[in-house]
Formats: sequence, C-alpha cells, structure tokens
Amino acid sequence: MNKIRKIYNTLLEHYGAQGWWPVTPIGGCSGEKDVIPVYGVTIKNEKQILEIIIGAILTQNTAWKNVEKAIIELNKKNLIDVNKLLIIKQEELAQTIKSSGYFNQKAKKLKNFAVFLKKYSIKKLKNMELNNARKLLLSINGIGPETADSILLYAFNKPIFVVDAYTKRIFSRIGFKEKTYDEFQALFMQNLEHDAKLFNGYHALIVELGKNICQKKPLCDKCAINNLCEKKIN
DNA sequence: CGCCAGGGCCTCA
DNA sequence: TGAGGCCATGGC
Repeated sequence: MNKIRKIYNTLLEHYGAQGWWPVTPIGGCSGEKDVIPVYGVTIKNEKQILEIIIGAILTQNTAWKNVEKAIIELNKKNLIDVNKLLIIKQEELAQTIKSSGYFNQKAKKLKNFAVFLKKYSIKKLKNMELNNARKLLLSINGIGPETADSILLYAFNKPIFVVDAYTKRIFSRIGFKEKTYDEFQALFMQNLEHDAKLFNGYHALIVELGKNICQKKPLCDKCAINNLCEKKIN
C-alpha cells in the first residue's frame, strides 16, 4: 500500500468519517432562531450548494467559526440567493459578513460570483466536465485553486483533491518534497483512486489533524500518524 | 497583549 | 515564478 493511502486509512480509523462540508440543514431559512451549518448533511437543493460556495469564499484564510456566524447572518437576511446578492449594496453585504474578516474583499467576491452564476447557472456548472469547470472557476476574480477545488468537490461532488495550508504543513513535515499547490494535488491524485467521497473524507481528516494536532506547534505525542512522520518531535 | 485561522490578488524584481 | 504586502475579525 502506498504511503498516501496508508495515512488515510490510519486517520480514518482514528477519527472516523467526517461528513463535510458543513451546511445549514434545510438549506437556510429566515426564521427567528438561528440555523447553524452542521456536518453530515445530505445536500439536496441548490440553495445548499450556493451556501457551500459562499462558505468556500468566506473561509479563505479564516477560521470556520467566524464564517459560521457570517452564514447565519446571511440566512437571516435570506441572502443565500443569487438575485439577492446581485441587488444588495456591497457595503451592506460587507457588514453582514463582517465576522468572517476581509469583509470588503469578500463582499466584492460574493457579488462577483453572483454575476458569474447569472451566466453559468449552478445546473450548468454541475453538468460541466471537471477540468472545464475548474478553468472557468479559476478565471473568476477572487477564486483561487483551493476555493475552486473546494467548490468542485464539496458543492458539485466532482473528484478533485483540495489542498490547503494544513495539507502542505502536515505532508511537508511527514517528509514529502512537493512545494506548489499543483504538486501537492498531483501527489494525492496519483496515489488515490479518483473518487469524490474519498477525496472529501481525506481532506476533512487532514483539517481535523491540522487543527488539533499538527498545529504550528505540533503535538506529536498525540498524533495518530507520528510513526509515519520524519519530523516527529520527542 | 500577540498570534493565527480550511487564501488570493497585486506589485515588483 | 517567487517573495512580500495587504486585507480584518474573533478565539485563545
């Protein structure tokens, strides 16, 4: 068994399946009480898909907890809606998503993406071939490789591996020599069968490990894969 | 108080 | 193509 697969198996055994991406269960509502995005929700409508896209943009270099608050506010105002995003003033949108940080940039990105979705609907994107959809997403200002791949994998269930800061940190420490986003992505995609469920679960496990164990200051004695790691401390 | 989080764009060599 | 500055809140 290759090492990439071995690490996945070990993490899965240790943490169990993760159930990403967190989504508001009924696809968002404007009720009185807060509706919170949670893990393990089965995606069943376009509003939930749009919520994932919005979350992918809002979580750029930002703790998910802060994004969660912003999504709750967006749902309260019924803004998980392409037309509403087009109509709302950028300043008001920025205030609504304030908790997620970089709110001016992100408000612009959300409106920008809404314009894009007027031309290429969610339905069209969903039916598009993976690499064509990826190129299209990457051409949008505000959508870089990680956000594009998160959208493809988590919103559209397409088999592409998402690389994030955790992935680079963890696998560099383990001993892999890849440097760029594309190199890391190729590492995973060349060593795993191209299955959206597998890529989904693996990335989620990486985040779990990166958040709690393989932090900036790693807790190697608590790490489930420390026997596979070159940089193990102690 | 300082550090950092599920990046991406822009500028300048 | 690579390094560095910038964006900004909230949790710890």
